[in-house]
Formats: sequence, C-alpha cells, structure tokens
Amino acid sequence: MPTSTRFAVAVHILTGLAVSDGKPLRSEDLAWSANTGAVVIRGLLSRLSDAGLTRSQLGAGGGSLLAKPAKKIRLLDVYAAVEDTELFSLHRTPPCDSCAVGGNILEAIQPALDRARKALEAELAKTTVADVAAEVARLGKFSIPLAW
Amino acid sequence: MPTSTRFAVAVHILTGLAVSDGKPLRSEDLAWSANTGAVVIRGLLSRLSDAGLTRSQLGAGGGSLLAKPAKKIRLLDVYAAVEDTELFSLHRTPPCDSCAVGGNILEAIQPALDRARKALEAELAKTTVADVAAEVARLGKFSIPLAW
DNA sequence: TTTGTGTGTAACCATCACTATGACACACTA
DNA sequence: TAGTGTGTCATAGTGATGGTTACACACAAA
Repeated sequence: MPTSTRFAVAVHILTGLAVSDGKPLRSEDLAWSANTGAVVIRGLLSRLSDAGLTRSQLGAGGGSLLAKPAKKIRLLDVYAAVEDTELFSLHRTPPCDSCAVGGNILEAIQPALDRARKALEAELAKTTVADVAAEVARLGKFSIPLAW
Repeated sequence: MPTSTRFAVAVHILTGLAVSDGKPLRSEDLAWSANTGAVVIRGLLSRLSDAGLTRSQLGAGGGSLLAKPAKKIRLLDVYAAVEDTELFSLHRTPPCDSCAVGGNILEAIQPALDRARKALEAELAKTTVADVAAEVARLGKFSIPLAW
C-alpha cells in the first residue's frame, strides 16, 4: 500500500516555492532540484493547481507560485491532491460471495482500515509546508526567502 | 503505485483459520474463499508462517492452522508480515544534493512521515484477528467454530 | 511399506501503475 | 512581434504484482 513518489516530490515542489517566497520558479528549475524531468513537475503542478495549492504565471519571467500561504497548506492537502489510489487495496477479484468468510470479510475489515487511514490523515494534517520549509532552512543554514 | 492486496488477503486467510477454530484448512479451500489461486495463498502462508502467525500440517487431512490464539494476532502483525515496501516512497532518483532544498528535503520531511506511519501502525495494533472473525460471524449470522 | 494427499518453492507470464521523455499548441510578457 | 514558459498528448521502459503450471518433498492413513 505504498504511495507513489508523487507525494514526496509534490512536497518538494511546494517547499521550493515556499522558500522562494513570491518569486516564480519554472518547472525546469524545480525539475533540476528534484532531479527529474520538467514534464513530471508540470504534471504534478497541474494536480496541485487543480487543488488550489499553486498557480502559474505564463510568459517570460513566469513560473509557479503558491496560491496561498505555506502555513495554510497541510501535508494532508498535498497527499489528497496527488495520490489517487486507496491506501489499502482489497482483493483483486472479489472474494467468494457464497462463503461465510468471503461474503463478509470486506465489510468486516473496512471499519478498522478506515480508522487506520483516518489516523494517518490526522497526523499528516498536523504538518504544513511552512513547517517543512523552516526545517529545510534550518538544516541548510539559510533564511527564507532564499535567493536562487 | 501498484498497491498490494496481500494485506487484505492475509487477513482473510487468518480470519478463515480463526473461524475454523482448530480444523486445518487446505490452501485450496482458502483459495476458493478468497477467489484466487492456491499458490498465491501458499505464498502468503509462507510469509505468515515465517512471522510465527500460522503453522502447517502436512499429509492427508492436513492444512494450515493458527500458530497462536486469534486474540493475540493484531492486524499490525499481519501488515508487517506481508508488506515489504515503505509506506511513503521518496524520490525515485535522489534529489539534487547541491541545491538548498534538494539537499535537505528528505531529512526535513522524514520526521513527519514517521509520525504518520506510526499513527497508522498504532491504529492497526488495536484490532485483532479475533475481532475480525467475530465481526464476520455476526454479519454472516453463524457462530464460531464454523463447520465448513 | 505403500499410496494418496497437501505443502513449499521455482519458473514463467500478463497486467498495470508509474516515471521518463519528446513534441507541440497556446498564452502571456517584454 | 519575438521569446519564454505552461499545459497536455503520445509513447516507451521499468518494476511490482498476481496468476498459473510444474514438481520435489513430507507426512498421514491404510
């Protein structure tokens, strides 16, 4: 039930925009930082933009910006924006319906899985992009905004 | 990411063994209930056995049994036994090390991800196979042990 | 001891999500 | 008008996953 790498890279993107603090960053710049392709970044930015977390500025000198303060963007928001598979996958083929266990197992475990998922999400809601940006600044010994 | 159905099927297997309550079940029987192949079940049983959750009885009339009371098997134990990938995958290729954000982002987000993972695990530790078996019995309106 | 039963594991395959990459139309700025 | 950067499509390689066949081995029952 692992997540894709999208979540980690999306947090990376948003953290980059947060430390840049108002100066637009191009997808190519972000791709260099994340060590991937610019199209991959643009795909993620598309999802983040749909979720209202970022916005784009076209044309020369353009790039991406945070659509709201980093303090208001929780890791949970990022998670929801870029992950589309269920945390727990169930049986690939539905279990035997005419069987005492198979016919009821899904319904029986669902509540426990839901509680686990909610616990994960509640924890992700406690950290914001601003927190991550501050931690990156502390580790890298620089201050925000950072001149690139 | 391709998510694994192993956890759900493993819980299914253990629940089946729990309601069977001492009567060995063959991998073929479990495969029928889970609507999959017997070899898939045996692969999971191999992991569960390594984790000390089940044991096998060879020969005619044989099959698999729980290695300890269902009440002592937490969903967390099952999860640990059959899932081998990290909950959160990080960048496929390590981010740019010579970059202020890329060089520190992994270390910066790790604590938050660890807290989220621990929250998930703590929740999974609260439910046991016996709980799931009882719920299946309630939904299916039968009592344990179940005659197959 | 013999026969039948069931496990355990290896090998191979099809499928699917994921990431990478090239290409190009479009929007906007200078 | 020229240049820049986004947004999206199409394509391809990769890796994990689950399904299936095959077979050696262990054990129980007779």
